[in-house]
Amino acid sequence: MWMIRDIHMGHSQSEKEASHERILRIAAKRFRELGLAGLSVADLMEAAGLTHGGFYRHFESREALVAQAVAVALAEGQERVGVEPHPEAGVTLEGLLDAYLAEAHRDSPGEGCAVAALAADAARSDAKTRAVFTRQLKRNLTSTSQLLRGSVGDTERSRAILIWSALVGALTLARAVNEKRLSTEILAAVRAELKALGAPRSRNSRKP
Amino acid sequence: MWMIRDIHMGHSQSEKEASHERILRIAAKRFRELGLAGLSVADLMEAAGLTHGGFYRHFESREALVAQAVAVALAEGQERVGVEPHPEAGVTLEGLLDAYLAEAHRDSPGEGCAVAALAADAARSDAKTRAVFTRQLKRNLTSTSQLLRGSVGDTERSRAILIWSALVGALTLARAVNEKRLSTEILAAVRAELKALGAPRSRNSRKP
DNA sequence: TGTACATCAGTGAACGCGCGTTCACTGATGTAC
DNA sequence: TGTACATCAGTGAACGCGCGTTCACTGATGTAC
Repeated sequence: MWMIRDIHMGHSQSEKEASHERILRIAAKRFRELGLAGLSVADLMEAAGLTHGGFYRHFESREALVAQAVAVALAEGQERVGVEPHPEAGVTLEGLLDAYLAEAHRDSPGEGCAVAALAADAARSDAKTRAVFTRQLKRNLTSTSQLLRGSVGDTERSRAILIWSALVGALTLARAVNEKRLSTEILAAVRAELKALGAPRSRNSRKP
Repeated sequence: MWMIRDIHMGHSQSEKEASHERILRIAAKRFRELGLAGLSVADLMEAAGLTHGGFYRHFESREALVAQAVAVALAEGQERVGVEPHPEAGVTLEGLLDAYLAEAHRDSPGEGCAVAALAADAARSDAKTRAVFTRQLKRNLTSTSQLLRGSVGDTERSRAILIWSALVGALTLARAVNEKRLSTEILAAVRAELKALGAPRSRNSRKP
């Protein structure tokens, strides 16, 4: 455990790195659940098993944390929901719709899409946070455009924007609404309508 | 100014009523702009030309204000955007789309639709606030269903849910995004897509 | 391998501040006679 | 109409509290020789 560690500096670099990652991941989850104003530095550090004083060994300020945590949340949410059309994963529009507009997704915002969970907060955030948000949305639009035809065209892009607006809106409304029945109806209706929309022009369908 | 005022109580009832309305309307506007956590009691009262101490002559608590102000915001937003199909106003789906997905609407959330502005906050609010929100959304869905065919059917309702999800999502995303070009593109794309969707089955179109 | 020293992740008390809320007070409003 | 009294909208100081941030301190980690 010595001899090979000849890089630089003192103390437990690996432990610090682990703490840093832990803090960021907890923040990314809790911000999606509580909103960007809903999580205090003290609560965050406690959740990470540390005391609040140590926070500033990791981040310059709370604002800096927010920007980084939003980036992590956007990346995590993308993985979870399977937006990226990985060639090996073979994502289809139908798969995206089913995963995104699922009750499980509605009920676990902390692990879900950050574009939906943080859109309203992003609108009121600083330039850096909004920029990270914008980049992710663009990535989603491009991916979904490609899903619609294989190459990016004007019609596909416009359609992709409709789809993402509907996805974000439906998930947000389904979460806001007080009645389980209506909430589920919203998810199901938008799923069905978007599928009907995609069907006549889809080329990714595996059904004959 | 005496003699006819024989109802009851002391002090300036009419002035209190005016203050009460002023406070509520300012809160309804600022909550839409800043989110439900973004406006303090002191700031609100100052904006109303009063001092913070007087707040509790009007509301039991900040929480009570939020519930009432959200209700006012929902009502105001509905008027502004013209959701209700008043027979005399002759609202059409196209009119709704143009008004709702306008840059002017995007740029003035304080006077705009509260369903979009407060959906994320509503999801994290108490039962009363969520109930008011839900009632408004249901009203919007019913109105838009009727707009689609004149009578409420299953297909129309499903389509209305898609439309409202897309409207709320598009407006939220257009506000969150950092680039004017993309923001405007989102509004225009969803407007066009929803119009194309409505066109082949619309009966409210005035064009021959 | 062993010893002396520097580094710095994490601790916990303390800071100034703004928050929601309370309260003794004021003075104009409305009422009783 | 005039006078005495009760009400209560609005004021502004004060409350306890949690916030983001700072700082002197600790002790394990890693380095130098």
